[in-house]
Amino acid sequence: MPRPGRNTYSDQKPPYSYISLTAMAIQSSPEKMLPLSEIYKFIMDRFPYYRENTQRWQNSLRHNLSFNDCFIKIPRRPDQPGKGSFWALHPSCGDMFENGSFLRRRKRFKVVKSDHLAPSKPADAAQYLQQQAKLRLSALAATGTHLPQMSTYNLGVSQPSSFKHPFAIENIIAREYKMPGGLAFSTMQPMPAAYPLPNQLTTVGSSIGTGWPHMYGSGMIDTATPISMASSEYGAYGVPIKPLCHGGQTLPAIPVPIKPTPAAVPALPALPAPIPTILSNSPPSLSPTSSQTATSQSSPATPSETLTSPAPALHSVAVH
DNA sequence: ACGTGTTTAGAGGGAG
DNA sequence: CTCCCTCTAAACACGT
Repeated sequence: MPRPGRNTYSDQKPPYSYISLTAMAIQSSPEKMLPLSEIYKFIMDRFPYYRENTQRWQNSLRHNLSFNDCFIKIPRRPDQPGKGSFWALHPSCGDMFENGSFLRRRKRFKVVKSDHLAPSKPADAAQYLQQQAKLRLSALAATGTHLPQMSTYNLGVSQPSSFKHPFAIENIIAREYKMPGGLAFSTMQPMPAAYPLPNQLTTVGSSIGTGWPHMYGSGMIDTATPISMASSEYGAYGVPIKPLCHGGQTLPAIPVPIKPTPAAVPALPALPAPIPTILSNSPPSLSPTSSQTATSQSSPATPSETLTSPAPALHSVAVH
């Protein structure tokens, strides 16, 4: 494949799949859920390539949203007019990508339906997210403040030593939230020349990450992603403080399970058990963005503790 | 009408 | 070579 000059990279197709791009968009939002239009916006804002042929890729993207179990649909609240639902990542989807890389999934994410204990069904996951959002809101209402800031997230336990793939969503997104110290990964492996490490861009490239070939720099983060997120969700080394698919919701909607899962027809009175924050790797204890870190961080002494603490592993598994 | 969401089908490529 | 994943196209239904 011919390598165009540096200047033309921005027009190149990013090396991410639509699933990755969608996951990035969702993950970038404070609520961890976005309407379709915002997902479009996110992608177009950051990847100039996708400002063209919108019909084509948007169709594909919608296909992915519907087809893949890793995305769950969360309806809007009645008081939140607008088209379409919110889309979120399934709480167990963090294991999809090899080594955290968003280049290609290791396996297709598939919800196991036989498990009756864990909220593996998309509907259950949606309800879980709903509860998270509710709790988040009540916590915010109680404190009267915004999301907990850096200090409460206990950076010390965020295990900066664990390797995050250069294409991991954390790195990709974190590019937009410059770390005060401009720290780079000490354990980072060399990047392919064509796609420099986002963190290098924030440090070496300094200005708005224009060195990121296919991506546009910061300042483009839309209204769905307030700057406060920079300090609240990404710690030193660009390691996200919050895990994928979890926490930080500010209640965009009161989600109700709606994914047409046959088994989901009988309404759930309540989640049998909270969904743990296992999102980065299968063994929670080995997770780079460890669940322990995440749980304590995302809900410091708030009602959500009751949801995030003791929890059996979600038995949704990437199968095929 | 348009945006959104679902579903089916097929081509292409990478990994094992 | 086969399996799996991804991408693309298309048709259709539904809601605003």
